Amino acid sequence: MRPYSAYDSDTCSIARTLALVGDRWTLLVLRDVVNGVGRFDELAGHLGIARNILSGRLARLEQAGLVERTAYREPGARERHAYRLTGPGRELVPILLAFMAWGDRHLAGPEGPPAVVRHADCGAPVKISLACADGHELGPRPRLTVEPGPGSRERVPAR
Amino acid sequence: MRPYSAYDSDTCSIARTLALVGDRWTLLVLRDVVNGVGRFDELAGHLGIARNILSGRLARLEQAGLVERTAYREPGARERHAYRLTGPGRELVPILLAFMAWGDRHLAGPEGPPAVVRHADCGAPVKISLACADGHELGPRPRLTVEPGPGSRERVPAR
DNA sequence: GCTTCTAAGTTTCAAAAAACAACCTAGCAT
DNA sequence: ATGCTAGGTTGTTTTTTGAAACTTAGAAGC
Repeated sequence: MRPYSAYDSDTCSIARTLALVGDRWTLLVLRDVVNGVGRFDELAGHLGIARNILSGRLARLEQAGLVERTAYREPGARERHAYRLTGPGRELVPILLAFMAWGDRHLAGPEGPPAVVRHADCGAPVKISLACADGHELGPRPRLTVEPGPGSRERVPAR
Repeated sequence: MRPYSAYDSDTCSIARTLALVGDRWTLLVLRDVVNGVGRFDELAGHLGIARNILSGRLARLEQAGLVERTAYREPGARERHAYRLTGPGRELVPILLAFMAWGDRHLAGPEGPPAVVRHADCGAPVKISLACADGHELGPRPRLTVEPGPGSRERVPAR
């Protein structure tokens, strides 16, 4: 018996996304790339990740279209490559901010959060929040229901 | 050289949160618990996770205060245990919804998302979104800046 | 009273995956 | 020729994961 087919690992959006970025390093790599750490050696040094692992993760992210490798050349220097987020990659930022928000609330030291994210256009801090389509703002512990959506493989009950 | 100390793995809120729930199974376990799958054998069967691994994950989550084990007894039956989210655990829901939103947008089949989350009080679908403190709604690819916060260990630059 | 059943794990041990260190390579710049 | 950057390769170690047997406790059947 496999109930809740909307959450089977082959259809669930959470499971699918985790299969792509849900290992020990990928989200940290993306965090650094978001932050402008784009060169291979910079990433390897900053993260303390083995170079072959980093190489593999970057290749997977590039293949999935989340990052792109761009060549650039500063005048008088030879060509370099940097990784940066693509559009779909930038859409992962809310995931990172959701992790950050939880960690700030529950794992930060008494001095406060180790980093602050601001809206580049206005300088105000950024919050991640849930809201329903009717406009109700949902608090940090919202009351939710989940049901199968159109892409669910839930079987029609046998008649 | 270790720049960007707000993102070193020992202080960064993202890294700390990932250290707690960032392995292959934990977020899927939490997803199921959120969804009311609370009994050990139910979880093991639904996820296809080895029982010892599940046992370890649940123990870690319980110790971290994200889930609690509650005993209950249906009339005429013997005592059972179920896991359910604590308050801090429920605050992880935005992380799950952020994964879900990205997967719905980028990995769902043509029929649409496999599941839909609604506000239990009003029935409207729930969206996760970024907004800055000045009230600007930020789109899916917001322009952001990151800077060290009060809990940062960033050293004053030596010079 | 003895046996059996089920839930909820625990233990043991083997297999697979991930991670790491160290060295190797290719291209370009000087 | 030499050195730097960005990786790739190789061999080993560590960590995770898994399958299956075992445990424990209460309930139920005989």
